Amino acid sequence: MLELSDDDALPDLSAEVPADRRGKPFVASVGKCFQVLKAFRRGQTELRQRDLGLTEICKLSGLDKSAAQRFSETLVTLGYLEKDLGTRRYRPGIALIDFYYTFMVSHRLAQIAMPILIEASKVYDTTVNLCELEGTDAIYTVRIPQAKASYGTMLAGRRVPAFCTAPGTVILAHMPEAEADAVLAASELRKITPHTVTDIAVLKAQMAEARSLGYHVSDRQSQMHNVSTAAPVLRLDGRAVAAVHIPGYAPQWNLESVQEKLVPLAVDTARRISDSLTEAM
Amino acid sequence: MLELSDDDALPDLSAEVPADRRGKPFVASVGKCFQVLKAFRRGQTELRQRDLGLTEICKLSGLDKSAAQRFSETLVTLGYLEKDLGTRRYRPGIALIDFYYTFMVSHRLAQIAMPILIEASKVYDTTVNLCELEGTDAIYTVRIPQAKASYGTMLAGRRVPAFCTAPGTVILAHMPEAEADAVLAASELRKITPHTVTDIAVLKAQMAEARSLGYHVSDRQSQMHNVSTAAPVLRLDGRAVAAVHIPGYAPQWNLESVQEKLVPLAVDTARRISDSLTEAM
DNA sequence: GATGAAGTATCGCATTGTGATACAAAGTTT
DNA sequence: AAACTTTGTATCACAATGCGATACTTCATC
Repeated sequence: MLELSDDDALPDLSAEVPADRRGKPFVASVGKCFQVLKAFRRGQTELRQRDLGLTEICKLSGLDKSAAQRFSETLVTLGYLEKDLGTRRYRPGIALIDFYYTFMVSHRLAQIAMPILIEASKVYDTTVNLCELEGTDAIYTVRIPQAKASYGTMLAGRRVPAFCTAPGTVILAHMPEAEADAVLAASELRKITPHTVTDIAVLKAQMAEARSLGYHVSDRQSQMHNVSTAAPVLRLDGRAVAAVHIPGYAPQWNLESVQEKLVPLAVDTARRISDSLTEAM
Repeated sequence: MLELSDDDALPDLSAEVPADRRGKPFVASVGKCFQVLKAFRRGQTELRQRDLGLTEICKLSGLDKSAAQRFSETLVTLGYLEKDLGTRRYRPGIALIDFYYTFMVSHRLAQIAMPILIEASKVYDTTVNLCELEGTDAIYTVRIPQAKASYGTMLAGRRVPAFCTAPGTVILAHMPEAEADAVLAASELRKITPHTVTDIAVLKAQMAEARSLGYHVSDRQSQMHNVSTAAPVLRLDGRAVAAVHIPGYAPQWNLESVQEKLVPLAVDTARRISDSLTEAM
């Protein structure tokens, strides 16, 4: 089993003082219960395990054993975790899906975008995604999957760093510059592939280019063997609220064919969503 | 604005004593925070509103004003609710999507089923769904959408009553009879359309038929103008872990064409998933 | 600008969550 | 199979934390 070193074991629940939220009422127990739920996401990426034992939850959540037990059992009772009585391990519960539904039902952008994205996915039989910015991440909110794609590529809710992905770049580019700078400043600019650009000046130049072109192509920035493109979904005031993202996987796609075919498709799809969005107002 | 009458205003957080969970540690504050999140789902179905004011949250969650405020603000700080500073109303936050991802990434059944469902959806260009049972509901966990379908039809996480839907019937049919009876007993057997069967004897006869046929066709039980079919995904021991569900909307589909085309597709798709599932063990 | 409803802030009280400790049950090593 | 380590469960006295009545502020509506 993969061992978790002690230093990165403690999640950085430090700092994290959202500043404008000071003085607002806050129930600490609620925060802790979400630390437990988040532990499972960390467990998946760091330990590659779907289920966690109590002590693993301790390490990944930063809670002590008593607290981890209390909150884990509470979440089991509520249905948001399931417990294997044989192994005594916990795993995410199906009731977690409810919150996805709750969010998506009320999400007008997704509602408008969905049929347009489905149509777009049929043009070249590709995956087509809608991405939105949260903090320093781009989150996939709508994904139209393709049979050949990998499972992870099909799931909504995936987060990727904004600074080194096509959708992130294009959203940041169509944003007040000060805000974009703040996001970059808050980002952990680490090399994810050998090709990842981490130089702020270069990143800002890319953003300027994306702003003038109206799209961006990312060449192996966050995944090897992946050239992908994105175009911004714009409000009337020109601000990006999301991005249409189309990945082109090798060997089927390369830089040239993405430029020639996927870029126009992404741009057109994003524009159609932008239009429907402003009409619906 | 729709008025909420006082009697159904109070959610039935009564009863709800999961029996086998007595004595387990339970943090009440955590339960309350989820009451707030659930309020938004109720708000969507009962008030048809995406965002809620504080007093609406009170009524829908059963909490008093102070508690509602405390938990709502806590959830805003954590990113699971967003607050419109203009209207002072709350709405579901994008961070809620994280939990969908957390659940789905670790969900082997969905991983196996996804490519098979995508293929199936192409045969007749129909929506194809994977459904799982939770309590008395069938929850859609994977949905392969079609452009013509309505938005609500495309979202994972939707719940429908098990007793009056094809996927529910077919899952209950392939289950130890005592458990199925318990689910029926716990179900609120109300007429959703004029055609909904609410007689337990008839429901049990339908289940017996579904068990012998290996599929079920639901004729306008939960929606008018909708004939849909479902087939069970089975474990080696014969127990259903899910159902493949294919809706056939009028006027394109009717009882005959569903029987002739969609039933074999659903049965075959479910069998392929069952096979992959047992192989993967 | 008066009225009422909805949202925000305050604060003393005791309920509720806390976490150290002890106990039990699995899993490992000798 | 005994001794040991590790992980999970139960207990409980204390006080910190969440509670909710109250009062205040802001926003709609007439």
